Amino acid sequence: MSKPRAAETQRRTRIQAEKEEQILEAALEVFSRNGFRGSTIDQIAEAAEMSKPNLLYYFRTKETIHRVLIDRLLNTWLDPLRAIDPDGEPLGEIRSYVRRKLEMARDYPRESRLFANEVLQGAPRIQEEMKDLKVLVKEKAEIIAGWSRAGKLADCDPYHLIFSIWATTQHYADFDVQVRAILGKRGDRFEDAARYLDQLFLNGLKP
Amino acid sequence: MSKPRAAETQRRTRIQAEKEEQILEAALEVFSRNGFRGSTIDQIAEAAEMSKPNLLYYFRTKETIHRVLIDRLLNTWLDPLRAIDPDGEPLGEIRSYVRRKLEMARDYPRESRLFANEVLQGAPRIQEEMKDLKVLVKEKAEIIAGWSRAGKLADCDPYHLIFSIWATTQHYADFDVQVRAILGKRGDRFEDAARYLDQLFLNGLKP
DNA sequence: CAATTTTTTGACCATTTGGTAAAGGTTACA
DNA sequence: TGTAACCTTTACCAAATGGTCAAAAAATTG
Repeated sequence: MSKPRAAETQRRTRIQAEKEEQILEAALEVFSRNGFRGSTIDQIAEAAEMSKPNLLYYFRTKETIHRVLIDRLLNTWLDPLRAIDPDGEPLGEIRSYVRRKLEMARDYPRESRLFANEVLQGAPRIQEEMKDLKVLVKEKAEIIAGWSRAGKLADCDPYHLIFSIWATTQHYADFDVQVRAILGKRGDRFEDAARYLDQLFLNGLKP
Repeated sequence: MSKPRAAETQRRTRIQAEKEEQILEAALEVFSRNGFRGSTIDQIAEAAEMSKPNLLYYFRTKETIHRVLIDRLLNTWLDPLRAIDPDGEPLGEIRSYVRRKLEMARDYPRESRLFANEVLQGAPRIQEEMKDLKVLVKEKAEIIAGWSRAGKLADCDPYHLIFSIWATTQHYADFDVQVRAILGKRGDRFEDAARYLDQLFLNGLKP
């Protein structure tokens, strides 16, 4: 009688845990390709191999599923940025950041596209999170600016530096169809990209 | 009686020209924000300030409108890339390319997002165009590779170089909501970005 | 293993959506 | 200025979509 989605204080059953995971996995697949409005509950239900009412038994609405995915995503998405260490060696810190972001684009392309879809469409459902992001970016931008002033990094706008790292790395996830179309079956996309970006940012940012 | 969309050999009337433009303008606005599936004819009709049946008098289907927009877009979108001159001065050519792309992101952000939406969603409607793109990129990549071999440019993967230029410039159109959220009302976004990218690519690519 | 709780299903519903038909209103041109 | 071509609107339709409900089928538990 008590529905699982309302089960605040209750323990989740084994089935609940499994099915919810199954749904989120399917929803990530669907949302990341079609965006929120472009995805249907039926599509998600089919991908999750269950009936629509069954799916809606676990998540009351389409929004709920999307919310959970976005929350999960944001939780880990910014880890590499958080990991930038003010006491680290500047060029090394930037290099690791680029590499970590590129690894995330490789390992979690659907999450990247989910986020890209959301922002492309005006970020209507992540207004709050944008504010937190602003604070975090400001903090890191100030660290970078400090490095620049100390002559340990080229004198450059730290915000645009961060944007360029996001753009170049996420590109491989968000535009992967285009990248594939152009590169064909050419060698190791990831390693080539890593090498190129390393060179670009390293030379581009040397003091 | 003869509908304008079938008017192959007939001259377009003044009203046709005006209304079609009005619709395409509205559709660009809507599609670029919501993607194809996420946009409705009603939304476009409202933005174009006309009734849905009236809109459908000029364009038989939603697909038709989208097609026209995509065709128009691709026609000019690649101009900067085409403009790369094999006989030009290498670093200068790259710089102009970056600047032109950045100008396009500033002046035609909706077109950029229209394209981004399409590619994000797997480029289902632009398979053919992807092939042409591949050919064009290959041609230009070879020019760049030649410059590298001649020692006039850093030794780098020309494909990934092109990707990084696309990514960094289009980012300002595609993720403009995010960029705004982070930069706030800070000065001249465009000039700052231009200066930063100029530095990044110039230093990053010096031989 | 019977009672209770949780999970699944089929039938259903209101709204939205892409698109049509036909009739009324407007233009342009002879 | 009449009329044929063009434009616009109202009313409508079938399919898709987000979501509900009650009853049947599994699980869990005392």
